[in-house]
Amino acid sequence: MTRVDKVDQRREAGQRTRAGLQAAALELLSQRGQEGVTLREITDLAGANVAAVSYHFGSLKKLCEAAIEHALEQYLNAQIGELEALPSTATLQEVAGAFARPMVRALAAGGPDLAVMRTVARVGIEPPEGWERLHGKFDRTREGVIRVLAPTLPDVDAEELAFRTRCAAGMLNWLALAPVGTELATLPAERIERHLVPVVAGALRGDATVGR
Amino acid sequence: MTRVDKVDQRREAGQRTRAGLQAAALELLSQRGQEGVTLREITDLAGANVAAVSYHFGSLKKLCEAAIEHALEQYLNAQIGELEALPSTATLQEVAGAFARPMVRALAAGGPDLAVMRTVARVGIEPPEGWERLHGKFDRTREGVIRVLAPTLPDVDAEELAFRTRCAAGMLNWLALAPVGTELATLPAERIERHLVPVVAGALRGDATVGR
DNA sequence: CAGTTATTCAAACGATTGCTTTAACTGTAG
DNA sequence: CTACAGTTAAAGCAATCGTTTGAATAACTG
Repeated sequence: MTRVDKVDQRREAGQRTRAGLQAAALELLSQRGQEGVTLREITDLAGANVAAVSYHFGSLKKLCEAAIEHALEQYLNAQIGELEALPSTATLQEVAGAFARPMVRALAAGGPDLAVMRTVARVGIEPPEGWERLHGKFDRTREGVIRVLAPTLPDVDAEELAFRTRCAAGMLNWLALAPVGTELATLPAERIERHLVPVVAGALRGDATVGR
Repeated sequence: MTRVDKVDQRREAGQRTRAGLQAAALELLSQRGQEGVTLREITDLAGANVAAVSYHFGSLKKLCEAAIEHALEQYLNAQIGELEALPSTATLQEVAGAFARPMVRALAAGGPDLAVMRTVARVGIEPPEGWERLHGKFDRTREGVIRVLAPTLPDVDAEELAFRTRCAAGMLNWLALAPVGTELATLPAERIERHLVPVVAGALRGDATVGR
């Protein structure tokens, strides 16, 4: 052990409380939303002192912003990763699978992963004022989805496809927040996916049957 | 004007502030949810005195409960009305249309009607504790939906159908809360319905295509 | 007229609860 | 000894919240 190691240990301890605060904030944000969390709840859950928030983040608001921003990054990266892994010949069900998979995984995993998805979903129902930047990030990912999706649904025009994509995304977000998702979460990931993919794909394809 | 008329006028005025308080509460509940509303916000919006809440409802909590309960009744009645108006030979798209119509109408109408739907949707993402009774009402309506739906989708088993119904309901609720719904709301009701029905029907039918 | 009833109102109450800051305390390094 | 990175308990201090009170109004009742 050199002397530098001990300094590093202290620095790492600092980063650990910092990360703990952020994780605790995320968990509570996912349950109660931005307006429903209090400083003391977060510090209690993180096992840290109230002053640690000022020290590491400056204020409660900045801590929440950091936590939300980080969650959104995680989600978007997962989503983009799934899309880029698709072959260019992907079928509708494969695209729907890639689209739903981050949520499916989070539901099955629970814990911090699910907290990420719940928080992202909450951002999605926040009125746009003050959230323009984050909502913009959603938009850009949706464009990527539509690009991959369009070839599998040549009969659906672009505007319609955009709308259906938002509906499908809304459906997934709903699962993150509503009790039905909690029930789903008791199943293993593959079974969740087997249930979900046909529904997502069906919503994207639409139903054009006339008569029975 | 008899003497009784004047008494009635006073009584009616009382009922008017009562109704105004409930409407104001509903509007704010639809925006911020149960934990986000304050007594003074409600009374300011209603143009009433703070004490009027105690006088007419007993407490803020009871006022909120009354507003939420009333909203839920309105929603369920609309939903049930649509279902009962369906012919027994209804197609999938007709059932999907009936399922979606209360939300479509509310989106197009805006104002108090939309506040009703938003509030109901918020109840739907509330954790079940303390809301068992209201969540139970949802369940009973869903059973009615499934009964009507089942004949149009003979290939989908009951459990799967229940799941898809919840997904479809979640999608509609998402539209009530998210910005995408606000965009939709600029269109007239028929156009909203034309966009929405194929998506709802598609989600219910599911997609079973293999390959492209 | 005196008394009752239904409603509204301004004001104050009492209390919680919140975020942030401060100043003191660790242990390590130069 | 000084500087630093991190942590802490305590206090500051203000905002806000739900509820109650007691008076005021105005119409009816006996």
